[in-house]
Amino acid sequence: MLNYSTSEENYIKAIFHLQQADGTVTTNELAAELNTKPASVTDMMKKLKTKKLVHYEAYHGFRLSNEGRKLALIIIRRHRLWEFFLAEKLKFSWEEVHAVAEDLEHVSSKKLIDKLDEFLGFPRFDPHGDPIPDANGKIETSKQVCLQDLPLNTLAVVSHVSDQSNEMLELLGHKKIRIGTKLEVRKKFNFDHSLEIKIRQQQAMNISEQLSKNIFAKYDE
Amino acid sequence: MLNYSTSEENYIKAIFHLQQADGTVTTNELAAELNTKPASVTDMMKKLKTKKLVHYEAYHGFRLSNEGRKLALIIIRRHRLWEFFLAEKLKFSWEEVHAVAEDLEHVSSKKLIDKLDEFLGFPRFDPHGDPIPDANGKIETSKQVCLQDLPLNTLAVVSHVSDQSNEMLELLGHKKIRIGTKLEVRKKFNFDHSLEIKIRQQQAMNISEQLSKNIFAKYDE
DNA sequence: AAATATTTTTAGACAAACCTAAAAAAAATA
DNA sequence: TATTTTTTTTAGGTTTGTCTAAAAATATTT
Repeated sequence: MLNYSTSEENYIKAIFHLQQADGTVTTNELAAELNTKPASVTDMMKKLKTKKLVHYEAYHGFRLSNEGRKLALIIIRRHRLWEFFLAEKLKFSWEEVHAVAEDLEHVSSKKLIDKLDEFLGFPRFDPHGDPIPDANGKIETSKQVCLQDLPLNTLAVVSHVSDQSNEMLELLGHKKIRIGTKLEVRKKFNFDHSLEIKIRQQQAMNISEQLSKNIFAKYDE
Repeated sequence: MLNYSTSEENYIKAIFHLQQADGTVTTNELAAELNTKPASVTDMMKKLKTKKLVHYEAYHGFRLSNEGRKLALIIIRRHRLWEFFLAEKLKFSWEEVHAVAEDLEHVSSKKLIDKLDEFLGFPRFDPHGDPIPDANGKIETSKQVCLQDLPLNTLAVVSHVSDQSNEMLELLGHKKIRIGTKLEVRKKFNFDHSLEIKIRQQQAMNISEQLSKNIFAKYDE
């Protein structure tokens, strides 16, 4: 595995995230994502094409090659393992974790990451609930749905929280909801679309539609 | 505290190490240390001078300013804490630790380093026995001597091992000597300058002159 | 002290990653 | 479909950190 610059890695990662939604990614989209200018994106795409990390024809957008996707998963693995480390071992809060991991993810020693993984006990999700690719680049893709879309009375595990503002975290802390929390939706109220949910060992409680749409969970079908 | 590039940080660190020995550092010395060319060093010195990190007059060598020294200690702190982490938590061997720490040391979050320090239990020495500066940049400077120069029957703590080849590490492992090991020198043999040493809970043993000259320790006077 | 050798600096280039402004292509609209 | 708008690319420039080759300063030797 060759060595790539921080900048190249950031482009690869951004393309990976954008193409999850989009399929093919455009110059403007990527420029916006990376807080850079379209001209800079074009420059970089030419370079990444010669390195065979992306498929790219002028004016027709781009997507990752197999090589590119592999690299993206390596970077995402590093990022999420560091996030887990920061939160779990160093007691960083969810919001702080991301910025620091942005730097750490570019330290490229494979041995470092694999040993870190082992040290952490091979965690499968980062503190935000996103899945961590394993040493072979395999990543759990099981679909998660927001609480609104959970079937009633079905045990589910909180796997992701999309808004992570301080206000949100305050509310989540108060309600004792975090990644990994097991819960069931007991009732859906049509009046305001609020939900009655039940967490093991706790009283049932009501959560607003707004909150419920920002909490995602997984369940067995 | 401003933010410096990886390259600037490497120069600062190299100057710090060279001036320990030399007092003032020359262009060629620094170029050799950093595997770069003298012309590149001159360029960088001009820049570091405008940033007030070094004192420098053309043709007359350079040394760190107070600011520069502070920065050097921050970088050394990062480096040695990561080394400790890698060895202690991730079970890297002594030799592997340095190269990876070279990358990690440039991640500049102060909070990260201070929390790492806390997580590690505020270690005072890295795996090579070099002292770790504290959060204020204070670094232990107490003199260490090689085993040959230890007074007899005086408790001392192994603080540094100068040769770290595999052969040396194999021997040290066998003799159960590592950084932090408490020992006493019981007898010095004039015939071959070998030493009889005693480690707590172990039988006394004989170590060669060659080995003894590569092991350093500290003791209270 | 003069000549020679060494060290250091300057001058000018280059690659990486970015930028602005203008040109070209594609998409949207009349 | 022709025109206008938007998107993307090209052209040319900047900064950082490097380089080589030549010039200048300092050190060493005779």
